[in-house]
Amino acid sequence: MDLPKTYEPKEVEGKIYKLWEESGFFNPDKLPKTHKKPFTIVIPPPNVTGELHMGHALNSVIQDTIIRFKRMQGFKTLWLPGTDHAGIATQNVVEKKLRKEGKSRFDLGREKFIEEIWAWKNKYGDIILNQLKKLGCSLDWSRTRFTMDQGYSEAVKEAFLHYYKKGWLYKGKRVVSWCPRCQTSLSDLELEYEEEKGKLWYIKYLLADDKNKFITVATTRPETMLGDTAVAVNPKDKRFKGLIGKKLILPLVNKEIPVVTDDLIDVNFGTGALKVTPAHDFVDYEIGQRHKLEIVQVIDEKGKMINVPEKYSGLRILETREKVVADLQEQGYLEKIEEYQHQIPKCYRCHTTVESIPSLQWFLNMKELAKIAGKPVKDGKIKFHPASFKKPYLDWLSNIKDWCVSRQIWWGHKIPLEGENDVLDTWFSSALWPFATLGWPEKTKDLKTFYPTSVLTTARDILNLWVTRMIFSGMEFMRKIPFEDVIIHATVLTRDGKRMSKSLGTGINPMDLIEKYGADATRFGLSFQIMGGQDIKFVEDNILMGKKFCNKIWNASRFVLQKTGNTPLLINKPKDKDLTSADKKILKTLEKIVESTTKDIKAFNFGKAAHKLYDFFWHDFCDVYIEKFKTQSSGAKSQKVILYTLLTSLKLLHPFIPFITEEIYQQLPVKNRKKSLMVEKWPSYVKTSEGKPKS
RNA sequence: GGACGAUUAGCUCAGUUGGUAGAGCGUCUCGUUUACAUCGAGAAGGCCGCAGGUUCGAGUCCUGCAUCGUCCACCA
Repeated sequence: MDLPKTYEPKEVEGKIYKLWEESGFFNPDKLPKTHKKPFTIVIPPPNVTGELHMGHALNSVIQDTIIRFKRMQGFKTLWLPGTDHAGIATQNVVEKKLRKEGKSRFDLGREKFIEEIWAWKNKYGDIILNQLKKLGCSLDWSRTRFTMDQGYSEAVKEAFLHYYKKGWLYKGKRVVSWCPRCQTSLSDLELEYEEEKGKLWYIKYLLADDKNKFITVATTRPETMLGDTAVAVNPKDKRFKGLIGKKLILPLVNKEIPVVTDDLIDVNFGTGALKVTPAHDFVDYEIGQRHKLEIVQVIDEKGKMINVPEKYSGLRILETREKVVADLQEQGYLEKIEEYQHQIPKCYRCHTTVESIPSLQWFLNMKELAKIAGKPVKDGKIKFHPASFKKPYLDWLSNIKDWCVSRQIWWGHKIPLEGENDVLDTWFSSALWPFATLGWPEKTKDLKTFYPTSVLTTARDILNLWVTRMIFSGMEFMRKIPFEDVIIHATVLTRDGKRMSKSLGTGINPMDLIEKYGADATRFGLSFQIMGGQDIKFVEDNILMGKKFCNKIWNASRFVLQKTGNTPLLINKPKDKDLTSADKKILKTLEKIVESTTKDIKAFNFGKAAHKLYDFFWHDFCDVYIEKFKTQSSGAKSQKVILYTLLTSLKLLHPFIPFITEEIYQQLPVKNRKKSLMVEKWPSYVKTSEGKPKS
């Protein structure tokens, strides 16, 4: 019956996780029959690009806490695991690996390269799932999914064809963001803007019929002037009044282009005149469409010049820029150069400067889908936590563009139409996650039982990338919201408030923390810091605190076990009369902590719950009650009280620190002990009246 | 350029509807009391970012400013 003097997480965690798996309770179908009402969370599938980081750990801890809480409350809980193929991202890491071996994906060829990625996926997919086990996550492994497993591919196909038949998917040549390194189109959301020092070049365009007059345009991309097909000014701008409709001579190319007007032109920027390159800029493209301007593509998919005077043909962008500037200077067209700081779009995966080029791509019309995605949020059927995310969510939808869903990479779902070689944006499949994982498009029992899911927890930065798309997909294909509550959790930052990044070496590996402090300590330390959506500047102090707390729980339990011996005791609340005043007090305080913990977890206030539990256990129970128990115990009655208080505390703590609570539970002398603390009944409390008057 | 959030003890953070500032870690003092030295008892340490305003009273409400962060945006 004696517990070892100190708690050794390493010895306990593996053993306990095995016990849980063998109990079958991770699987809702194997829970006791009393668990009837379904409660579902589908894990945000980690990318198979690599190992889990602190963000994943935080997210998983939140989900496991909720699931364990709900399971103890008697729900038929399903927490479904899985991983995401993560198109461009995974392709890139595998390409990087190949590059180290001196190879490129083109050396291997498409088929071999994809085999290579599958090998990577198998390796890292397994690592990820094992890491989740180390964290103590109570996921139903029998339902593990991958966004490219067979059934899932069927779902993607079905969804694509559904939109296609509806006429919402269309193919068109549009200016898209293009990564010349990844050789693929990117959606707006896949761009990252970086501040860069650049220059603003002022170039003179002479009037065709009067070489003494000219318009000066300002540009940060002089090389694109080779593809100019107009100059645009604001219709209200008096400076250009007599010039509208006239022709200008495009320098270096020597071709006539018109002066047009457009409301988009900012009178105050540069010279008030914009050189219009419809092929290589979104705004210019729009202006071009309005004025039916010619689209001259001068930059190709590899970032080289085409359709330009011979001396520039085939050059790279930056080389061309130098040459063009030099030539303009020499020929007297360059008026001046200014220093200029601006935001440059970069590929979010490889950080190459992204080009805008016209390209034939598949687009999903967002007009109706944006409305569909907005409605349940507006109506309050889907709630964001914190609620402040509702506004930016709806704002973004009101200004949305059609979604470019095709990608020119090799790793992903092929477009399910004859003669199409491209693959789909990775988010096209992620969008189906809450129901495709449950078997859709088949009408499975799981789908019927577990959809809609209950809670989604996710990081802030994929709110638009992912959450929006799951909502409209859920509404479109299932006619029901995919989840009710969206928890947008904190970003885990470094101590200095910077983003954790593997490449910068500022990342902390959650597995190292588990190794050093134990899984429970790591979990509790994280939970302790979850205050609303407030970002977390990670410090190890909290994990250390978690470790000390576990030790405290362990030793308090040792004490209780020593005092209560081997006699099986009731687990019901002691109702004896003549309890000591300390007995009465701890039972009263316990009742309060049961109530507050229940309420705090329900409201997703994990940090608050953790703080209160810590204070209760350490101070009320250990410092005060146990000390009094040593001198004022009333024998058997007090023994019941101390055992009951410990057992109830373990139940309350279990969602946060599952391993140690289970280990102790397994040794407690209680009647009718369940196979696992996981399925012990969550403590109930007598509801107190709200809003007590202040004294 | 817009939106949102942050600014409280050396560090990381709590502070519910306005009523004399709290925790963990760190520091200092004392303590080998029948669970725990990963402990116990106690202490030091804060003009609660700045400037105004409302109020009997403001860390808490209002206005402005500063710094930092995140997201969004077609200023070439």
